[in-house]
Amino acid sequence: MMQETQPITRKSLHHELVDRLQMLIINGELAPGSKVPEKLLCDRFGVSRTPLREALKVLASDGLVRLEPNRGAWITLVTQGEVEEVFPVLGALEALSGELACNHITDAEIEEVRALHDQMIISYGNRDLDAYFSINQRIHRAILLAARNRTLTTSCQALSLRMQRARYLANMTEGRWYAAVQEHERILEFLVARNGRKLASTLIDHMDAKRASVVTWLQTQEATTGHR
Amino acid sequence: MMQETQPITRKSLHHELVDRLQMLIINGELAPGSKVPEKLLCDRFGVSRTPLREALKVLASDGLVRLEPNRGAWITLVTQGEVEEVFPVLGALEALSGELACNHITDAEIEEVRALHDQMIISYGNRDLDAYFSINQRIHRAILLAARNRTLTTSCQALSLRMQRARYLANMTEGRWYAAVQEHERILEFLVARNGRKLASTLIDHMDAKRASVVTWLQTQEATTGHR
DNA sequence: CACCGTAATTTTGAATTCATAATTAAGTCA
DNA sequence: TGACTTAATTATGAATTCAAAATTACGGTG
Repeated sequence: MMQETQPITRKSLHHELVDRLQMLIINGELAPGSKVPEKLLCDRFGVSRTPLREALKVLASDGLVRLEPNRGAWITLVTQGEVEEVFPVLGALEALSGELACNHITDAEIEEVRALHDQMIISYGNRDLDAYFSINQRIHRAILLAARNRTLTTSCQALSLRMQRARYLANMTEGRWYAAVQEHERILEFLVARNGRKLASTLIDHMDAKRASVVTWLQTQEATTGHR
Repeated sequence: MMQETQPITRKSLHHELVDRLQMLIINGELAPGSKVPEKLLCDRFGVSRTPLREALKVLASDGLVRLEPNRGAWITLVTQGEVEEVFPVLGALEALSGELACNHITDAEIEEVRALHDQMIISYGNRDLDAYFSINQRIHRAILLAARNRTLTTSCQALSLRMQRARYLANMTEGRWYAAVQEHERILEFLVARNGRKLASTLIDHMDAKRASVVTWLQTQEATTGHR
């Protein structure tokens, strides 16, 4: 019998590069404020400058990179001003995703979210921050997908990326972490009840608390590093 | 005395092209569903394919263009599915812009909006659809700017562009037009009162009515053109 | 004439090249 | 030594080139 065929449409080079560069930016390998080492990346990925530069243009329009005319591309900084801007927008979008999810989510999907939630609680119990973050994101993503709105998914993820950059941004004090877990209990509760209105408002509060936490941390950083 | 200097940072070629192409797409010169005539555009703008293709990548990430591997770029169609997706997102973002605008808008800015509103009413009286549309957009934009959130502005405008494409999309029946004007009366009223909550909910309703109107029109079109 | 397969042409994606701007290095002079 | 020029080097932006894929044109066959 015939073997499973390869996916028919191989991603174009520039598209692949957008994904790879996003990852490098998020995990901090390309540090905020640093210059994008064009030549180095070309060598690393074995491509010419053309597709790499195409990718950089796209990343710039997503706000992950800043293009300075004749001076190259720079990884954008996560500033307090940006955080204050992005989180409210993200909150509005997640709120919508919650409302829509309540309309469309299947019982099976709810069970998936519940399973993730339980796992996350375990990670919290173990104080395993990496696992907690990872599962946390999967929960938000599951709700987003249940909203059945690809445009919403795309918009949310673009903004999330900007905030994810530098995971260390989260100022996970013991108190904030506990509160976040409590918020997630409510999120699950309203999702199960398919109470869109309350889920939406909980998600907004959740985002706002996260914003406050990140801002606090940024201010601490600023003070520590001497307002660099 | 020295003359007024030129702006120091001339926009890069690709950035300029993004703007130009957006305009061509919105005003329908590049028709939905049609292939992007790469060579033609290069000649027209007097640039090589490199910056043009960079611009196309950016437009693709904004959803105005679809890149088919080895088959070139195509202007995306405005489908019913897309309309049903984009308007709710736009609604959520405009609602947020309304809320934030109520917190930040100055009296002078409110007067500007009121002036625009009055002009728009006159255009409505004259049944001047072009003027009406143009002023309408300026009102929404003024509120957006008053929100003092550049990220929100950018996100909103990107999605707006996708819906503006083909202005004929608006199914401006006499009844819908009247209703839209009524909605705008409320928008102005709540903005003046700086009642963020009510302004937000009015803006959502406004968007939803527009969505319904556009969908109706698309369905009519579909029936007329034989489900093409 | 319709259908299929093959060759010529065009288009696309990506590497390379090239002119120009920016940066670094070297040299000059107080 | 240190500020200031100027030359060498490097990096950037954009045009050009080139290989591969897709499309079109052509010709044979039933």
